Amino acid sequence: MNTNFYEQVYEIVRLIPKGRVTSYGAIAKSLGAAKSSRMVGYAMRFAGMAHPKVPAHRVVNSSGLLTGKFHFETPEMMEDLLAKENVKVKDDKIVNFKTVFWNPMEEITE
DNA sequence: ATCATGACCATCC
DNA sequence: AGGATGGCCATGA
Repeated sequence: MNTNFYEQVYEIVRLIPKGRVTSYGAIAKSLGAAKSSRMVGYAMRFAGMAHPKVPAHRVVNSSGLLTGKFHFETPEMMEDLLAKENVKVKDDKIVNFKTVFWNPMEEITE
């Protein structure tokens, strides 16, 4: 791959602390490409095959919905992983999303 | 350059 | 509430 764009995405996703989640849009924005939110999600398709594997389960859409759960090995894996991180998932969406939301901007701080 | 494909987002109905 | 539409943009053929 070597695509710089994906690397940036992975870099941020890997920085997500345990028990926290973020949104595709937020990541895109921190990359300076707010409109490229789709690309973030697109990049996540390679998350499972990326070399340090990225915690894609900590990335949800702007509503805290587990949109990409079906892209995991098993659809149940995502919420299961989140549950282990102390993140409650109800009806495919993050409970207390605003509370567990992690802002990438705070870690980028360029 | 053009077309098709999205793990998105906002808006409209 | 839930479906449809358009926009946006990187990637690969």
